[in-house]
Amino acid sequence: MNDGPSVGSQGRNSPGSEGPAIATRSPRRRVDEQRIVARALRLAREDGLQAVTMRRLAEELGTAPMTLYRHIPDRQALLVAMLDEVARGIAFPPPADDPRAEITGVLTAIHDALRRDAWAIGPLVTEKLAGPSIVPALERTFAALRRAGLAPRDSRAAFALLWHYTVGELLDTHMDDSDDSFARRMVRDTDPDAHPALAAIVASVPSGPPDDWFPENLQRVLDGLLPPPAGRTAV
Amino acid sequence: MNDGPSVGSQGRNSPGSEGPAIATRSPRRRVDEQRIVARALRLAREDGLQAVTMRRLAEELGTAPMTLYRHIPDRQALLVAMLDEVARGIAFPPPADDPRAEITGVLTAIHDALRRDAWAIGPLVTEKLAGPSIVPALERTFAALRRAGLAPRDSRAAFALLWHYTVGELLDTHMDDSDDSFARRMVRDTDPDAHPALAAIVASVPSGPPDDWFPENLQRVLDGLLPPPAGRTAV
DNA sequence: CCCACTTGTTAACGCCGTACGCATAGCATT
DNA sequence: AATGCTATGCGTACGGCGTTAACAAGTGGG
Repeated sequence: MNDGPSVGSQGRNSPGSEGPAIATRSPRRRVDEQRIVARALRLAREDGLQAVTMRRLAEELGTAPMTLYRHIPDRQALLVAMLDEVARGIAFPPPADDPRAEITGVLTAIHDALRRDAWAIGPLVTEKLAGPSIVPALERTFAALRRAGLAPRDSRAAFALLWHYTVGELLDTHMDDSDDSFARRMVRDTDPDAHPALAAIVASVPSGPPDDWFPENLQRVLDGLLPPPAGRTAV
Repeated sequence: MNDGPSVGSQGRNSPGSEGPAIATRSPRRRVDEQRIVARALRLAREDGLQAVTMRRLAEELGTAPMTLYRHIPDRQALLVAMLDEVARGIAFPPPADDPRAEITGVLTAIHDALRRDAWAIGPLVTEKLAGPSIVPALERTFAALRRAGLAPRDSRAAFALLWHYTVGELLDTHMDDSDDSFARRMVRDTDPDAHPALAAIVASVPSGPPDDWFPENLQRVLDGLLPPPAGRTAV
């Protein structure tokens, strides 16, 4: 794919002077971490996370598998880099004064980003992988909680609740390509007679795509977390 | 287990003749599904889920790996069976009239069980594996929600919220052997100057084991979900 | 006794991540 | 220009995984 044209290397510094002349030894590098991560991201988005194997990725880049290890310690590190790339792509809204609006904005942005890159949900949660790019989001959320009047300890508890709900929702509803959540699956193959309440619920489920309850449920969480707002709070 | 006594045959499957005793042909069976699942459970509990490989499991049972496939379709089915065994072991409390108490009881029971078998959290959520043994829990929860006055649609939304929080908490806090949650990890390697709110939070974190916020946070969720209780509600 | 059928087992296939060591290319130095 | 250093590419191989296919050994029914 990128065989023919010579990759225009511009990072070269003038030879001779320049002192250490360390940075950006460009020439040989047919692959570097950036290209690897970018290609891995494409792979994950197109064919799912399980398609991101070292061998496949190398093939995609036109190199041998072991070449990747010159630029990346191991697969785990690659995942971290990919995750951080996703985090960097989160479109955070401008800061809001109202704590509820601020928290809603930040969490919704994260939620949207991970919905787009659903493959990232698993690694993020189950392996607790995360780069430094999400830290600002945490900062804003905690600041909003404090601003809302919560004590430090309560802020930590509140953040845990908010984060855990968000993550749980993402995992159950938007993981990979499966479109049905745990509840949907459970409910589907169930004897109606033995479980009337379930049956009623099932009957009330309309056909079509599953609803997106995240926005309203997030508000419910905030209802239980924040002191009642003085005025109305816009979504 | 069933080596010695010959058990009377009840089922059948042999074509042609009439009385081809099939079921519980005891003699040969050194392993059967029960023993496999039980042993797999032990393995998961002792050495973690990643120790549950077909080869290791077979060795543990004193047979060849492929022997397992005579009794189990594949590894996935084994996981389902294991998960259902965990679900069967949940110690549900007796039914309570008060919806809040009922829901708290059921979810706490599930939470406790999965805390005990932490290896089961991952498969349960990420693979959406679940046997039929949890259905009664769903029935009770939905019934309680309806009893609390929620419409069917709101009941589904509320259940989603409850389930997603519970699952998210389990995943982030109690997965495998790692003791620190996502937030703790994020917060640890962060520049205090750039993120004052985070730094303050960090400073407020006492040493020692992480707190267990599930009980109180579950109540916060219910605060946002259920109409305000008439009287006081016990924890 | 033989046969149909079930259960156990061996060998192998195609994956995976990655340790090891050699070949090479470009730069700095002489 | 020749040399040596180091960063980089990559062929080979190891141990592991889940699983297919073919074969062997039991076992009860006619």
